[in-house]
Amino acid sequence: MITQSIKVACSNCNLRELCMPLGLNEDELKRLDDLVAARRKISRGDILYRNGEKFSALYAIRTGFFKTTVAAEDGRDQVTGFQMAGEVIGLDGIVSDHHTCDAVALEDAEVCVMNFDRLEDLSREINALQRHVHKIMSREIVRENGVMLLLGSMRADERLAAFLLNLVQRLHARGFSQSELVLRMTREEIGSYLGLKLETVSRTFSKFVEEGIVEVKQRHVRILNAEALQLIVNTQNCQPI
Amino acid sequence: MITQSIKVACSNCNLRELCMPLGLNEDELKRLDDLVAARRKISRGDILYRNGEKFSALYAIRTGFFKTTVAAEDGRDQVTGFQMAGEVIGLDGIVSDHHTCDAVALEDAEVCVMNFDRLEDLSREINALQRHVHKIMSREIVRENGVMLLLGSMRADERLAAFLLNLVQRLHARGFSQSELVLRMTREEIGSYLGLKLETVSRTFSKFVEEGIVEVKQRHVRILNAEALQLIVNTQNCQPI
DNA sequence: GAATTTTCTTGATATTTATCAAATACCTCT
DNA sequence: AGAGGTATTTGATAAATATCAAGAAAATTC
Repeated sequence: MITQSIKVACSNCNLRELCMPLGLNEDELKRLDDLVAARRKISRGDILYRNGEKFSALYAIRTGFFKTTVAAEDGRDQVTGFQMAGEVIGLDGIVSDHHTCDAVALEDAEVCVMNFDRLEDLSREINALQRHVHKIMSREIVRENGVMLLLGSMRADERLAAFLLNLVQRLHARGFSQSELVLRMTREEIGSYLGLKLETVSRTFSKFVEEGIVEVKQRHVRILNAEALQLIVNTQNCQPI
Repeated sequence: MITQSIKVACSNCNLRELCMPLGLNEDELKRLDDLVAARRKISRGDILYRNGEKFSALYAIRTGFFKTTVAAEDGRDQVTGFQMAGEVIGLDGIVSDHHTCDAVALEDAEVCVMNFDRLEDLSREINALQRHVHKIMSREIVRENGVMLLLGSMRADERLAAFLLNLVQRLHARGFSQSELVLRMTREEIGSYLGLKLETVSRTFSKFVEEGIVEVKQRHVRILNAEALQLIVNTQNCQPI
């Protein structure tokens, strides 16, 4: 396991407002810096943690892009999420002390390692941190509820539209373009996340292009008509009057 | 809101081992009893909390059976889970201080109301409780990962088989039969949870009956061959050699 | 207990998505 | 730059599930 001593402390990390609570005093910030004792670099394609591995820490993504996957006993696997800078992964490991999914870097990445025992200690002492940890876990539950809605009741084009809107929205919150994005994952990985085959993902992209809703050059996507995407998500199921 | 003063304290509730941490001392148990200050009875069909409502408490189910549903903007809704005695619901509300799904009683039910602010206070003081809250949330995340796998990669018969096995397993953990169960939900609700239409659920039940795997009389289900169900879940995707 | 409503089953058909296959485009490595 | 491998697109066809429809069974209401 490659770790390295810290260069950028939480207290002056520009992602702090994404992964840490606001309104801490100087002393509390100092103790947060101590919590995040190590960084870890992950190369593209490498695994941050894997199913069955002992759980010891949560990871705040500093740079890079991850996917998490769960595996069925017969080998199938399902992408359960794509995570980007400022997001926290590893929560699946808390309940059984072992991870139940794999976290794979889709591009070279760096994470802050937060030892969970220490995080629990600290969050007993800093109310805002306790509340923050609870919110992060609740947010993940709510996110997954949304994915269940998508998988359980949406058609292919709705799923892809919702997926694209979600990605740009999150990228935009990080200072990137509202309309342009570079996909870090393959069509197959998108398909796995959306419960579709890669051919269906590809065809749906082509359909959107034909309709003038997006421009697609491989993994470069430009959203030409976000309203149209939103409409696809919202009104697919509405009966014409 | 109908609440009533408490009759059975946590400290001598037979569900304690399901919804509360083990190994507490007498003083800690006493404080838990104070946390669960109120009970609330919910009649069949009534809503415990609904989307948009202010979040203030988690609910431990004492008796009865619930479903949780999320709604899309266009009115579709998706069942995100079925919950039974000993399970804790309401976690979705933590992140935004408002609930993001509806919790509906599928049979007359009683819940223990745990004020969340007090739960946070208490879990700063009782390590085992803090750990327990974290595990409950992580367990829900892992459960939802499993549902995503089901919705994203399984076929109708695999989904229904997995659903039945999961239900009896949870019922068995509560002292009920391993092979017999009474469904508290309609075919449509099962279908919503499994991402299928009610007709498909019904046909799949009929298929299982033809194959001698289960007996079905309306909502009464007897599992005749649990191994066959497990095989359906595990090996559907395996290529014949 | 009869009437009404809801739930469930089953059949026929339509739609959506998967599967199989092949060609093309792209990326990485040397 | 070229080779090899991977990713993507597109077409043809198959399979799975949805939709529409009608009747039967069960539950609820009066």
